[in-house]
Amino acid sequence: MAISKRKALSENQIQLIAKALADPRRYEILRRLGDHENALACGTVLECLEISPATLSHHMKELKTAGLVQQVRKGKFVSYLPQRDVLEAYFERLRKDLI
Amino acid sequence: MAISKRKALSENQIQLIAKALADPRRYEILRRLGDHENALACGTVLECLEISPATLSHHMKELKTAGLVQQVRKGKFVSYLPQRDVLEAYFERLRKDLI
DNA sequence: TCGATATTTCGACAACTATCGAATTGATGA
DNA sequence: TCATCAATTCGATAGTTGTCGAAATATCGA
Repeated sequence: MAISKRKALSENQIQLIAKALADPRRYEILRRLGDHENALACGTVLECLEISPATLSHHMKELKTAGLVQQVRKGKFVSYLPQRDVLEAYFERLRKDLI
Repeated sequence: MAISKRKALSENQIQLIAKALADPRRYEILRRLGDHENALACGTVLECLEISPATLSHHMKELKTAGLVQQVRKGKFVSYLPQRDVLEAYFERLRKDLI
């Protein structure tokens, strides 16, 4: 089949994604992740945004819970990988619901 | 030209839309508006959702501020018209930023 | 103009959330 | 094992927001 098959998002995940996108800081983080094909290191994000490590950790947790990023650990360091297919599924759902 | 021309959304409006979509009640309202080609009456929405008139008014104001609906007054009654082009512009922007 | 109905605004309150410093956990290299 | 650095969790706080009842505003028909 030509059409990509994505797993449908639950009502709950739709809400989690919407909330995740609604915070400017998280949006900015996602935007930066989107720029990079590879995973982006936690420390790198921290350099760009002027927030404390605790706050970043909080936001990344929200993004993980929403399924928008995946976490990769390499020794001491943590990186994040954007989950583009989840975003695509979200867009698709929004279009179906609202347009 | 075949391609629709949409006015670009400001940073601020992007945030307003994201916030507007993040509330389950507002999402539900938008979903119902999306179902109807014509404008949907305030009272009709009120019958569907179990919220007070004051709360509905609050949410509709948020949706208006975000540019997602337009308000039409017919005498005593108020109806709302979904602004599908704004939603489209929003999707387009998200895709450009995040994918 | 007046009374009735629809919607909005106001004021208050509870729930939620972004933020940070401090304490904690995880992982490495010496 | 221990010192060190990265990241997370905890606890507290300030700001935001969803909610409603009551008061105010808007519009119509009599």
